[in-house]
Amino acid sequence: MAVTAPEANEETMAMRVVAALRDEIVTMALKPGDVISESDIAGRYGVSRQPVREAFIRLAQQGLLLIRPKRATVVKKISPDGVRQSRFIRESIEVEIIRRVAGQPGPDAAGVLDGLIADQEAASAANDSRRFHILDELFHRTLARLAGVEYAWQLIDDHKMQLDRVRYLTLGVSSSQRAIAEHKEIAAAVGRADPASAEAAMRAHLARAEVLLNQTISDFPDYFE
Amino acid sequence: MAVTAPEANEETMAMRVVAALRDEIVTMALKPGDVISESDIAGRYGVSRQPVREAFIRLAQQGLLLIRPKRATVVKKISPDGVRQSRFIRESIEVEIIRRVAGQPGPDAAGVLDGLIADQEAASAANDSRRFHILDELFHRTLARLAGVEYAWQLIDDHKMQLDRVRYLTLGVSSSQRAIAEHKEIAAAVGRADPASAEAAMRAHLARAEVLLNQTISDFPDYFE
DNA sequence: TTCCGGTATCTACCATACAAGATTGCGGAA
DNA sequence: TTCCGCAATCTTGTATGGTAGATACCGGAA
Repeated sequence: MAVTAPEANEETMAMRVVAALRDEIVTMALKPGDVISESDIAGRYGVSRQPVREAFIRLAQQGLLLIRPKRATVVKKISPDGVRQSRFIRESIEVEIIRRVAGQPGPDAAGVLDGLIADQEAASAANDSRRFHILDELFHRTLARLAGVEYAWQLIDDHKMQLDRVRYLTLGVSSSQRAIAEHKEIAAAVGRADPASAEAAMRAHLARAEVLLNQTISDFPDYFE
Repeated sequence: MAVTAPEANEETMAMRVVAALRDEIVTMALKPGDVISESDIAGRYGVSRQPVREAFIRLAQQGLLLIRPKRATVVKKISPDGVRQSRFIRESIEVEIIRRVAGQPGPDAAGVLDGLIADQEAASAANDSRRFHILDELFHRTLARLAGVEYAWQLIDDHKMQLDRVRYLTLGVSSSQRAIAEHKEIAAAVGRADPASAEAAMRAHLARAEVLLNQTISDFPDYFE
């Protein structure tokens, strides 16, 4: 259960190291294949080896690090098959979510989604790609909340970290217009209480990640297994 | 990203402690709400506090323990809503899997499934409930393998730990005949290459867990949040 | 009896030291 | 030059001591 469970608070040193390292990894400051060591990171953050070691354990369980006992610890390379199956998991869950939402839409469901899309259009117009990315996540997360399974989104989020690394490599706006159009189509199907159309639109929306992945693999082969 | 990723090997003491504690928890030897401590477990297994501490971290990330800093560590109580959402996740993925398998069944798919069901009937006849449970898992795992997403099953498996605790409380054979009949229905739909029927049969099969959960909550309220 | 405060004792957290396996590189022999 | 073996030096794993915070208990005052 809960992979990224309750480590949101950064009370302890170990938690802080986890947050810092995870950020470095998903932003590609630490690249797949990079070798790191407990002493190295400990010195870098001015703490003992102990909290760093615990951070390594957490990140290894999240699939970002690979601890090779008595040898070294490396930033895990991205597994194409793992990403593919993560996408399968995400599509399975999000399709079920959108069916629920479109099947029994709450009174304000369509309104909330339209509001988010408007924000995305604003972010896109301002060329604020970071905000756009956050709003994109929020759109999907909101769908999970509307379906009453927000916890399921946390699961997707954990698995999305791998693909986020890929996304960071291709930080071009990557046709945000198209994503917005697809979001509109999904929201419209929800407004019409049309589960079948909503499912089709969601599948088409998620299918784009496949193209992104394949292109990135050929662009950065060293970062993949 | 594998939550229960590569800790199958029990090379280190920490790994052994993880395996031992997890077994104690899912078999209800350690009950939800039980308070444990690093020193306690360390003394019990004859190791230092350090490996135990790391085991706690791993089990906490798997949702089996709750570490309360500077206070204590307790065996996490079962969250009914968490179990419900885990079931949602499982159903989403397994439905997608069965659609794939029934939509494009491999040449020997139906034969493999029939073989497993035959084994289950033998186990049921021998009243070997443990073996029956293992074969039940294998049936679902095999479907994932046939769909080419065996990794997705690992995810379900991680989330299933919570429900396994519940299941252990109700260790009656719990109508294995009925489960076998449902498996047969699923396998038959795969044999006919009939995705719609297969999906319906799978949903009905998984829906039984909901009844089991509600009954167990009323029988053992102390073990739930 | 009830309530409040101080203290003993518990907890997880962190730092440090040591142990043991794995790697690297250097030097000598063929 | 090439190859083999040993040793220095990495790495993670484990043990232990000390620290800060939270809890529980116990005694005294109202």
